[in-house]
Amino acid sequence: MGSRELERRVEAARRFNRFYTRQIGLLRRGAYDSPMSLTEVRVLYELAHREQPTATELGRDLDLDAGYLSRILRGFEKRALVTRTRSAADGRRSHLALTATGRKAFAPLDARSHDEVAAMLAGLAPAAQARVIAAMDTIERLLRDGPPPAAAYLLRPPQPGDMGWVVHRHGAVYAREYGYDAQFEALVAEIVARFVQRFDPTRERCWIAERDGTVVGSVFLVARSGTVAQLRLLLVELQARGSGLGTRLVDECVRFARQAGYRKLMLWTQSELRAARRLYQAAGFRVVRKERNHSFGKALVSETWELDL
Amino acid sequence: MGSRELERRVEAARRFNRFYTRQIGLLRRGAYDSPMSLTEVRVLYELAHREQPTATELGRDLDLDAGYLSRILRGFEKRALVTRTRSAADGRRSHLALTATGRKAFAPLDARSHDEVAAMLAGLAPAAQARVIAAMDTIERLLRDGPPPAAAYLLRPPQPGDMGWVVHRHGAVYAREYGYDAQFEALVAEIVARFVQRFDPTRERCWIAERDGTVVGSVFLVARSGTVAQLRLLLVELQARGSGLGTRLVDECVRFARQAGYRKLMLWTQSELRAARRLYQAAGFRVVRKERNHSFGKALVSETWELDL
DNA sequence: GGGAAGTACTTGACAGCGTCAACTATTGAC
DNA sequence: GTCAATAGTTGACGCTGTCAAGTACTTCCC
Repeated sequence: MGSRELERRVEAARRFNRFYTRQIGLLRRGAYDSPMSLTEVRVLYELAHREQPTATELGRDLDLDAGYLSRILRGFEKRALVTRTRSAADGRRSHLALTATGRKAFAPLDARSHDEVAAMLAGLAPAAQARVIAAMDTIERLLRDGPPPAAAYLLRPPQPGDMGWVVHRHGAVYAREYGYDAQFEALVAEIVARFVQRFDPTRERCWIAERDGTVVGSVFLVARSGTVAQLRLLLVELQARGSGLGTRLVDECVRFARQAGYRKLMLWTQSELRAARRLYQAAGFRVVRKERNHSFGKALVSETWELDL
Repeated sequence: MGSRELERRVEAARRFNRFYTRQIGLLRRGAYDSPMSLTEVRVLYELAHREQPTATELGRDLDLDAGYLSRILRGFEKRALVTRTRSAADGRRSHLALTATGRKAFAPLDARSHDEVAAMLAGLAPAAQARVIAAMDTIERLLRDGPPPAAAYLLRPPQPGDMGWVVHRHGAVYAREYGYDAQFEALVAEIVARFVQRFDPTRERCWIAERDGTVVGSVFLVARSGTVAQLRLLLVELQARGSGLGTRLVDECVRFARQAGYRKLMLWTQSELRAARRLYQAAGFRVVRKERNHSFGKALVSETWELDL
């Protein structure tokens, strides 16, 4: 498949995303008028569809700030929509449940959302409805299962030319996606140069990911002290994203760091690098420090993450 | 097609909506970190894809408050992202255009959105990608064209039993979708009773919409004074929504009111009745008064709309 | 069993998103 | 020329959502 063909598909999918979000009115003002905000409605929805969830569970699944959620729940409690019962097993937790009033408040919101979708479908002939539903099912099934083969990547030590690739691709990808200026590429070059010059083969390492002979990712592990290692220069190329390569690169680093006897693994990143942050979080890293600064031609919030080994 | 089957489809579509909005991360926090808010990004997107739009155009298409948009644009101007040039044809309007800086600020945002979609697709085998895109195309095409036959509704005068239907369905639909209590149904009954008792056949009218022998909608026109008429009890059943029936009922009212010699047509509604409000707006009505009140077991904002005939 | 570290949740402070209503400048209809 | 309508602006303000620090409880580890 040519990259022209992929490009055409990406554009088609983006067009669909715009069309569909407009169609279902997600961004429409006052889509849920009433005294409820969209977030409150989402919380109410989850409460109506779960058995005794805790606040933390809701916050995780809806991606809400714990403090914000706490206030929303207090509001619900004040309006007698939910009750909280302290968990017998763990006194810090509370189990939430909709009251009869809560279910009654949710019902019309749910009905309206239901009826909007029903009206959208009812406008179609039955045969067309069936086709739409089948198409939705196709999309959901294919995207949910994701990449079935989990593609065969080769992780290998660097070869001549690879260090240049790392500098080149960091420069290009970050300029394209985040607008970083040339200073960033220069910093990467400096890191790479120092890595090569002071390389300690027993305690440091670089992995290059390759697929079908093409380099598609990298990660470095460097020593900061006798007990602390640093993960650096994690990069996954566009065409390899979403396939678990990032997770594999981070895991490889963590495993090696443990084996090499480090007590702690740390890394620096920027708050805007969402995909990377998700990988670190999934691997068990925690943010220990944040700092506003201006680098690479942008105002950034840089973060230090740590993982105890 | 049984209504059981439609119900199954509605549930399938709602499940897809939840899955897909989560998939494309619309509600994810900081989906667009950077100094831009989601709304600002949407405005920037429109600016990048249009020729010299005016602020009002953008506001209409993105459904934004004019004041809010004005401030966003001023912010963009201050950051030298856009230029405004007063329209030669109409001194009130300004034409907006991205500057080179503006295009440069938009590029990374666009690149990231592009790359996210690309990563989503790249995780699939080429054949699966093609199926997803084809399915998206199916959905978009069928929903965009909407109801091709524009279904044949019969509008007719009321027959025995219809007044009861109007009361019954108003009570049921508003209880279900908005949680109104029995007071609302009682009010409808009162309106209907008075309409029948004082009916003036030359200046008042009631239309009942029917499809395949089933009643699916209603609207009333009643005299308020010698020159002012009132539109009342507009209702469109779930299975007939999105097919233009609402528009047709309103149009019928307006046409009759003109013919009967009224100078003005007014109506009452609640701010939360979005679908109805859109119909009124499209027919040329304007809001002339709003008022907070507590009715039908809820805190409401009732509105008076008027149309000069 | 006792201290340290971690987790569940709360609270105060605050930025900024988005709304509302009142305002100016201009246009267009009569 | 008058009057209503439209494009856009501005001030005021509530509410959403974020951040950081706090409390109460649990778990880990020696």
